[in-house]
Amino acid sequence: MIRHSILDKLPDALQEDVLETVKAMSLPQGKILFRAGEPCQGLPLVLRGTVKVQMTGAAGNSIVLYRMGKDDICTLSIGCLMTGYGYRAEALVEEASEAVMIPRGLFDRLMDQSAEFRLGVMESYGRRLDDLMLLVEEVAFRRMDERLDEWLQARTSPVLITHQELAVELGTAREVVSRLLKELERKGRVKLARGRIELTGL
Amino acid sequence: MIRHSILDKLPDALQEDVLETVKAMSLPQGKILFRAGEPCQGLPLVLRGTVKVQMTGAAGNSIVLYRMGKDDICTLSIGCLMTGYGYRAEALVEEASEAVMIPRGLFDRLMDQSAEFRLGVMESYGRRLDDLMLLVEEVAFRRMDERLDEWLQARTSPVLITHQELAVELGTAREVVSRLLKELERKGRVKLARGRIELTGL
DNA sequence: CCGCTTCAGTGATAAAGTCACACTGGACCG
DNA sequence: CGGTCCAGTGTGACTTTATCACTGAAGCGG
Repeated sequence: MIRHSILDKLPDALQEDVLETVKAMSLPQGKILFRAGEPCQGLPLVLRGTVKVQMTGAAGNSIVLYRMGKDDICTLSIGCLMTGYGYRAEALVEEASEAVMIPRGLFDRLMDQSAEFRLGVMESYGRRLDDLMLLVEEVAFRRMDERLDEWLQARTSPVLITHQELAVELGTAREVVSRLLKELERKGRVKLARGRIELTGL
Repeated sequence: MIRHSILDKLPDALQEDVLETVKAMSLPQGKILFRAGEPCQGLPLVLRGTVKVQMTGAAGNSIVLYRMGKDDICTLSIGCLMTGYGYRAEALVEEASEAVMIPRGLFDRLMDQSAEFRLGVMESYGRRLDDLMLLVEEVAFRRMDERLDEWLQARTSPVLITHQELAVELGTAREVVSRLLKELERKGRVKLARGRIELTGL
């Protein structure tokens, strides 16, 4: 069953067109949707689940750039599609997902014939750009302890994550996360266990 | 005279449409095209000159996100146009420029009626996204001395810039730039003067 | 030439990143 | 069921970067 907010708004003729062309893909957790350097096959639409997009530096350290969820569009792919250059980041399925791949030809047709589709794509682009600008500012200027705090506040206890994974979320080194967390534990703000952070209120 | 690569490709009817609607703006060096928080009036097309887009953190430190030059589109504006939220960054005219502002209605019409225009917009978006992803990686993982080196290598001696401006280019503090430059001078790689860096080979 | 403003240099200290290595909880295996 | 292994974690030592506070120097306008 293919349902995606951007497809729902299409006129019936185009919707049929889409349904004939694309096939839904099941993406198990851990699956890599694309890797850095790979060419782009089409525009993925996420039907359900979440996919994280991350980038790896020369020294092997990674940072999560943003996430895609239900009804999202992998806008990043459009650029690759247009220019023919490979992806610069990689996409990892976080929660088991379903997606469809819109090939180049169909994408052009949709852009041509549906103002709603165009709007959806533009909005998605705007959001990504915004996300990335915010991220640049965070990484360039904000203190790590603040960012860690914020990250923790935004979820519910207990958080099941390793220090290494958390380091990738924040774009820092594992040791830095370990030390900051230990400090928080000394202050009584969290309780640490292997792969698990319990938020013990204030 | 209004000439912009993305307009040149339009069919004659639309070109006339554009010429009737927009007026070229002269942007003197130092002029601020938009500030953070301001709402977006339309899509600026840069006809000539260069405009830098930068962002300022809470503590007052800034970083240059990217530049726009001749035939560029201020893609960032589209997102603001769509969502109605204000700009997150500010745009500063670096070299005296000329630009035209495409209002919302005309933008929609162009997107609707010209595949070339759409292609131009998509390409521009792709490039910005790419720029920003690269920047995130740089800021998050690369060493400042390397980045400074690279930045210097990419231009011709003498470079006329203050340490403060250079710090904004790299997204760091003025003192850091001063120290790194002094170090380079000790190594004989540059010669420093007020507002001026001479690259002495090697 | 004087006084002001902008630019640059630098010490002290704190935060963050890197490197190296020790320890440990738990899974798996014989 | 104890032993082995390994991902995950803790930590010391050191380097790099950021921040704060201040000094001095260059250039400009009068």
